Amino acid sequence: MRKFDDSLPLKLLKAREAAMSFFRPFLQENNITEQQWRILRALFEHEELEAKQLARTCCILSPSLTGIISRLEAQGYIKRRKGEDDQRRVLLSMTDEARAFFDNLSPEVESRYKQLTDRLGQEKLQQLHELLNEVIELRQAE
Amino acid sequence: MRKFDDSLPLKLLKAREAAMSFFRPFLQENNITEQQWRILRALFEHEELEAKQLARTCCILSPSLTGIISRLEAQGYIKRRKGEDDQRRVLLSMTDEARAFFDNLSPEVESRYKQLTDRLGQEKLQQLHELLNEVIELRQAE
DNA sequence: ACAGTTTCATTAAGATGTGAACTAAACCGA
DNA sequence: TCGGTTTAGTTCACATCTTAATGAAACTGT
Repeated sequence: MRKFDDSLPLKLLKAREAAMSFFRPFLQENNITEQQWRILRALFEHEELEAKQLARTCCILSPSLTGIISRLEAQGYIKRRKGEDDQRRVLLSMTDEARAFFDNLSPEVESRYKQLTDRLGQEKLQQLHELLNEVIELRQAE
Repeated sequence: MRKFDDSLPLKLLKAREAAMSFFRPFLQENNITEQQWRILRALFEHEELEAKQLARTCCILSPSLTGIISRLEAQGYIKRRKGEDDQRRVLLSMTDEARAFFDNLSPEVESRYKQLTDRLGQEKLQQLHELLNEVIELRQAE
């Protein structure tokens, strides 16, 4: 039987931890969690998103998202409004305060991302992205 | 600036979710969590491990491990004893009951692992492992 | 031998992950 | 138009993650 360390899911987890080790200390210094930062990143790019889209984009389940959004809203970083057409939907966007906060942190995050990718090298980074895309497409619909 | 979807940490997370989608339903049917299964796998291979080693092997932080071990112990799946030499250390091993449970589930898990790797292909799987190893070695000591 | 330091495991507190149940709104066929 | 069904989001209960603090045991230099 294959050895424990050959487990692909475990290796993906460890690789992710290694990648996050470049960011975690900085995010922590600025009192923001990994998930909150993901949310802000997504809303920075998309202006306004439905909760469901945001959850899929950030790979966060709906019940978790509800809590995260509530806390970000309490901090004054997120605005929520109901869909006019469909009253079930919740539309989310950043506040100006959140945008300022994001603009302030973003350069250092990008700098650390560059450190990470430089050490891996452009070619390997590209290969890795392609392979990960293939794995992602294997996802089993439940 | 790079796009959100180009984020390596996020992609690693999504790839991991995709990989786990092959196992999650089965583990759930058998009332065991992903982390508990990781612990059992590690103890199946190593007979007896210190808590710290087990945590590192399974990529689980100590405080989480304490809880997981407690629950597994309450289920009769894990034995814990103090190190004779060093009283601080906790030595962990599977019970016979856990071994039987593991032997019972293992074939189906292996079968699903084979489905996953077959779809990706041997060559790409190998490439991916190597690239992930390189990322893992980039881990920043904190 | 002893005070200071380090190490291991645990506890505490808050945030997130996970599956099931629930509510409200929209949909849909007879 | 009505009742059954689906969908979006939330709530609940419990497990796990994350950082800081704690307690006990071992180490370290003097």
